Amino acid sequence: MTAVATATPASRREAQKRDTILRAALKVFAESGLHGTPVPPIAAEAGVGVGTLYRYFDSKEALINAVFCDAKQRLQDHLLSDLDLLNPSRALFDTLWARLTTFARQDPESFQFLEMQDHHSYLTPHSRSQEQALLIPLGMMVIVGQRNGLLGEHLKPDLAIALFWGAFVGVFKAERLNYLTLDDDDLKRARDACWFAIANHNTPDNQHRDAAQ
Amino acid sequence: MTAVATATPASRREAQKRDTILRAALKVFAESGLHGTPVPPIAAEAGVGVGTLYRYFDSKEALINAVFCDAKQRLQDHLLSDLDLLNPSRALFDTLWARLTTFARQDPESFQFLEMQDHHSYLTPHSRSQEQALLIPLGMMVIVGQRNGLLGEHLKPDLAIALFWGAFVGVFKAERLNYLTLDDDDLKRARDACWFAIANHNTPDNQHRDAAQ
DNA sequence: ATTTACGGAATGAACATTCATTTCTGAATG
DNA sequence: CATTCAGAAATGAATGTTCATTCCGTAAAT
Repeated sequence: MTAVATATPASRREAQKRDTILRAALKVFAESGLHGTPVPPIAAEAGVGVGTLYRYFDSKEALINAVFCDAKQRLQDHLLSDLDLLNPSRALFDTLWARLTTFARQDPESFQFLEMQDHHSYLTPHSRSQEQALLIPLGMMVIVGQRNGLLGEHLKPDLAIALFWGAFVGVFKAERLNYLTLDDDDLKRARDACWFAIANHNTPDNQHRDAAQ
Repeated sequence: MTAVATATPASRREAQKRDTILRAALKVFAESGLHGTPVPPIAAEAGVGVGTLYRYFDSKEALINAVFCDAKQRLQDHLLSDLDLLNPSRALFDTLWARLTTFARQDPESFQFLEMQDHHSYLTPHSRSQEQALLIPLGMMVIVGQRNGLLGEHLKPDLAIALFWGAFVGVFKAERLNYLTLDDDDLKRARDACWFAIANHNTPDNQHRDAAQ
């Protein structure tokens, strides 16, 4: 027993515990909000004492920022890794949608946490800048897509992203609040509807839409 | 001065003060969140003592519920009054969009408040049921529109609404957070994009048949 | 044996709510 | 009309509670 414990180096064990706390905090925050949840329940969820939690994070605010950056990073990695955003296509759009979907399904707490409004008052400038790391590549993708004639040029890129992102969030929020249930077909249809919203409709020759479904 | 005060009957003055508090609470909540704001700042914003506030509302929770119901009601009235949702058309869609826009512009605090996530833990069942009063008529509109051939039948009504609502909220949220600025043209383009998302694309002839009301 | 990590009771600040007191109101009265 | 005055309304300091954070005795690690 002790052998196992001693086998893993101290730094590794520390990092692990830090992660446990981060996960627990994410879970509890997603459930009960930010201002709403006291620190002790977070410690309890993580299986550590309150004092221990404060060994790993300076304050509740620091913890919130860490959870935010962690979740944002996970979303970013999950969404963008190994993807060439500068070659937009319908297939790339579908891939992005599919990745968003798996993220929302596999890690609903992170997804919900990132959509909460009330962390903005807590976030440090550094945490806020994380936001851009996701938005800028997407923006570039839209710009290239519009140059290509793949996407409609009527919407400014930021607006297209806001529209698409909002629609996606709206659909999953509705599911979370039990306003509807989503099967795989619904998700595909929603995806296609979003595509219709931002795609180019003017020049049909550009659009060999493989409506394979 | 005193003449004016005495001119209004007591009941009227009470209702007015209740309203003042409600407005102040909405403003402060929209700014600083729900758990985040103490009661005294709300009273200060309303220009009354804390004790007075508690004469009009049993508790902070009751106040939150009242603000929610009030804002929801205002949205509902603004959106649906004098509208025949059972005769869907592109024009009706545009009207709804325009009304949503004026609401978000004229009463941004209400709009923001209603989109906050964290009131759900506070809401009484009665407050929650208010939600339905808006969703059900919209759902019926979509159903009729799909029967007409005006709207695509691929999306289940609840999903179409969630998609549209989410997109709208996403656009205005992005504006509020300074991710973009919206002029009138942008709003029209966003409206048209949303229409594309939910409209019927398959059988153009159907669109004329019943739409020619 | 010494250092480092842990836990949870203890601490003080911030909060929602109350209540004893003051202020206002308007019908009754002279 | 001006004055009175009982009841209603308003107030904000006082209260008890909840919370974030600290601190110290104990346990684990080195």
